[in-house]
Amino acid sequence: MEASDFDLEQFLPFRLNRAAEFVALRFAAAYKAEYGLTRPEWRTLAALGSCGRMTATEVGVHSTMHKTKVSRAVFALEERRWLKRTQHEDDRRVEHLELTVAGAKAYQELTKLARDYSAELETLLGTNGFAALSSGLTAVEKAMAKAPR
Amino acid sequence: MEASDFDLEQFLPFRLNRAAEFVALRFAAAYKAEYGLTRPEWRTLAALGSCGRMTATEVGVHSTMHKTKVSRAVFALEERRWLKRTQHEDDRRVEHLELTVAGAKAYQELTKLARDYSAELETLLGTNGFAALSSGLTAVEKAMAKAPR
DNA sequence: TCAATATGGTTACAAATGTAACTGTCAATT
DNA sequence: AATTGACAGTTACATTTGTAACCATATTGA
Repeated sequence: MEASDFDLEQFLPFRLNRAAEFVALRFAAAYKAEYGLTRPEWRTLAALGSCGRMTATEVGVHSTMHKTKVSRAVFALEERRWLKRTQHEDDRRVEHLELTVAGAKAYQELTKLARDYSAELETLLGTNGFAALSSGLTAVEKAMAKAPR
Repeated sequence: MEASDFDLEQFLPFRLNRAAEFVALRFAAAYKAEYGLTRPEWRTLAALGSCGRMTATEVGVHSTMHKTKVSRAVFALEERRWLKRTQHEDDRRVEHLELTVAGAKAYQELTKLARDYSAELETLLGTNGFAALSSGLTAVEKAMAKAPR
């Protein structure tokens, strides 16, 4: 038997992780340097900006962030007056989260950057590469939806 | 002007990151639970197992890990007697890293798991999805190679 | 109606991580 | 050679993160 026909370079988890880090890097630099946001904060802002009013749990599920991360991000965004909480009418454990006007404005600016970066990525990867990646990710997302967790 | 035509669900960095985490999860559970390895440790083991003798810096470049992560992982693997260091002949700053027999054996076992998981992923994503993802990742890797960092 | 149990969210503490400063070595320049 | 700057790797410290315990509220069902 041969030593091993395993090649790390071909191993999907490895490749995915490396690619994700690379792709996240440049954009992260923008929201960190320009807006002083951490990644969980940006993700929370984006979730709320894109989906509207949500609970903390929903944000966590949506972005696959641990609930403590969400909790801290929410706190930080609230301090900055970019987010406000309102109590659920029927269930006092739950809080609805919503962007303030200032938060929505920040979100608009960030999305502008995000769109620019998307375009940049598309040229960087080539139209075909971009499309392939996108459809591959769709497959993963489908798998996620039905996976046993 | 409309509120925003930005959709987080379409944003590549977001999708990539979420997918990477999902895909890494199940396999991580295996090497954590079964072997008590951290992710940097597994990655270092895999790099050495797959590439043979390397320096710590090379491991870091290869797997895009911070050098302190590598340093700690190397220390941990060495303690476990899965890895040994040897001094470079000409340059005493550099250390060559190599798996011990026990380390190589562990690597073999882990790669067995990895291959099984790869196969599982392929069925989970479907042949087409798997291929698309793979070619998309290749595009990212090409971009990484020439990117300004 | 009153346990027992589950859930949303926070917090205390421990573990993992990155930044920056450090040690030791090498290479280039004087 | 002595000086300067660069580089491999480690370590101290501060920040970030996850785990587990927690509080408050809600739901179940005996």
